[in-house]
Amino acid sequence: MKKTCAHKHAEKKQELSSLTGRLRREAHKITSPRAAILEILRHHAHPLTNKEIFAELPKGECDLATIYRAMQLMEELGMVKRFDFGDGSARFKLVGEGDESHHHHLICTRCAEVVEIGECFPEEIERRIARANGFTGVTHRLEFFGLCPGCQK
Amino acid sequence: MKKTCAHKHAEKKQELSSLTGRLRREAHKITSPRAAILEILRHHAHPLTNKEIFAELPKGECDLATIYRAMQLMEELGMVKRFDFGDGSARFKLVGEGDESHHHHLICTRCAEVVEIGECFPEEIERRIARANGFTGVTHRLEFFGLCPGCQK
DNA sequence: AAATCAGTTGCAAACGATTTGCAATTAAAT
DNA sequence: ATTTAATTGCAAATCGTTTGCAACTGATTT
Ligand SMILES: [Mn+2]
Ligand SMILES: [Mn+2]
Ligand SMILES: [Zn+2]
Ligand SMILES: [Zn+2]
Repeated sequence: MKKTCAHKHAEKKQELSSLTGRLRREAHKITSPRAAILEILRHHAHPLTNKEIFAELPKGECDLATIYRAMQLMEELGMVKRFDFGDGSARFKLVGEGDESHHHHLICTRCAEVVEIGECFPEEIERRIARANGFTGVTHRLEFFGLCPGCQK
Repeated sequence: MKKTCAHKHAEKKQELSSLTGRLRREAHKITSPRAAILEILRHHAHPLTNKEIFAELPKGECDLATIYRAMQLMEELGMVKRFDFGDGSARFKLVGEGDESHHHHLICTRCAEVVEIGECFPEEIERRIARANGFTGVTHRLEFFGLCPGCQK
């Protein structure tokens, strides 16, 4: 595992108030565990596993199950995006209010370093595939895997 | 779930002898469970879960754990390809001897119908991403999701 | 501020996919 | 037929994730 974050992100941390506001708006409570989780997510640029979030939390601050429930809720509210890197555990990242930013990742198969990939293949390809097969609402999941510079030995 | 197979594949079932040969070649035994598993894979065009394979097997023919072990072994030998559709269980499909056939799938999020997608985005994109980040041996995972014609109601 | 009530939490048990330890079994070579 | 390493069935163990439930707490109403 790398110590440094090779992730270059626009450093626009969302206002905590904007986040809590979204919860409140939907008749949900701003509890201590949720506030703590949001604080952690706000400070991390790339997707975290629930276990990672748990590890960053002060010891007795919040139960693991609560984190699972929080991420589930916030995913439904569109506050976080779920990632599946195929390693068995889901990862989550905060999503800005209007911030759609469709993007993908390049993941090192040895150290799990994650690099943000802004680029995507031409939309035309997806449209053609959808039409050719009569599917609607077609989306895609795309991740790249390889050996990062540090792991090539 | 659909009854009919919407999958159009080249119907070139591999010779059983070619498959068993590959096992033997690596100092592995052709056991009754393995033969039965291969028979099933040979007759299915798209990826099956271990549980699905198990279900098609005559009752006491083979243990589930044995199927897991067989798929693991055959994946290492390059005889099957593993798919991750993101629904929690791995799927496997036979791979021909020389048959590399890189391709993707379009999966219905309601009925799980799977359509083979031969096309892929321009290799140039992947090369550029690899180079730009200093990664080597870069591959990708790409699946499409949407509503199939039958599920659009 | 005290009462109220729906939404939350901690904890432990439940889950589903996958893996593993181990003694009994079996394919393949001698 | 004998020998031996590979393989299997079965049960228990893992691991990420979910859930039931009684105790708790944030937000709202008196
Ligand atoms: Mn990222
Ligand atoms: Mn297929
Ligand atoms: Zn994309
Ligand atoms: Zn591709």
